[in-house]
Amino acid sequence: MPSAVPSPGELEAKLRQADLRITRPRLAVLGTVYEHPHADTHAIIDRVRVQLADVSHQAVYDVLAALTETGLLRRIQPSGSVARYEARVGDNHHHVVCRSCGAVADVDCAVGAAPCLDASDDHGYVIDEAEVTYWGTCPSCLANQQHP
Amino acid sequence: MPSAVPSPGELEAKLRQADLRITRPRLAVLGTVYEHPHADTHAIIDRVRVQLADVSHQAVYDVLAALTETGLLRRIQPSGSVARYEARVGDNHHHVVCRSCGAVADVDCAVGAAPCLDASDDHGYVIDEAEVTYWGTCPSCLANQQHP
DNA sequence: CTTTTTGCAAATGATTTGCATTAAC
DNA sequence: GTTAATGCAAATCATTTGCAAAAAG
Repeated sequence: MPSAVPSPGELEAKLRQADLRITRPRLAVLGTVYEHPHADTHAIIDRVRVQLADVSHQAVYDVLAALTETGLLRRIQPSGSVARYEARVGDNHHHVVCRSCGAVADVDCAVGAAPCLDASDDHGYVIDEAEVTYWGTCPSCLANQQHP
Repeated sequence: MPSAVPSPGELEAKLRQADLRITRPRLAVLGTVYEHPHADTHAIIDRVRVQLADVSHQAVYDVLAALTETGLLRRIQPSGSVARYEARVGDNHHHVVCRSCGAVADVDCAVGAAPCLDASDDHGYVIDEAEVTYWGTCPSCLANQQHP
């Protein structure tokens, strides 16, 4: 099952664990990303403003940067897309992206460590993460293509 | 070995095969990307202008779009980076990106088809490509970090 | 009170759009 | 000659920067 949306108290606890001050914009942004995984900045701003009408978009940008930096959020940016955020952190998972509409869904790793995700030639780089993006067409776009 | 830089005649042939008219800007852009794999748009514009002083940046954007659309170039965009282009197309390979300086290098697939690159749950998406981005630190940034 | 966070305004920078001109076929 | 490509100018849009006001601890 997808990670349940944390209660306000749990959101506070997460901020505290990350050594971040508790503010309404941060609680709203963090909660929003839990509720809407893979939302982009624009969507996050819109949704946050439903709860907190007068947050500036710069505040949301700042909050997203702070939450990402402390590991409370993860930022993804599929090629050609704007930045998107998700609250599922701390496990290794990947994404499938619709070429047509940009929809994103989570993809678990096949089995714990994935041997073929060791780079065949690391060119001397010290690699700390293998990120897999699966490209394709989502069910709803497939349906639309069949009824043009 | 890396793909050799094609001769002017070979570049023309590639454009012809893609049903694209032969123009100086296109030859210059295509040649430049062969010479400098993973260059970003800004770098490509600068280098093209060494050969062709008066190409507009919009022309380069148009050319890159046309070459990418016809499969002569591949566009990649690691998270947080601007668009980059490479002329190595038609085989499945991946990239390792330096978190520190953004340097990009090619990584071959471990062995032809990579079984663990089948998504564990495709969510109904029809997947046509698995793109792997390895994140790490490149040798030169590692050296700099040791002498701060 | 002290430091961090937010709000506001303006800047930056990549990319796109629309249209007239020019070059390829 | 027709069509496609380029050049030019201006617009768009995500994101960043700098500084003053407000809020958290």
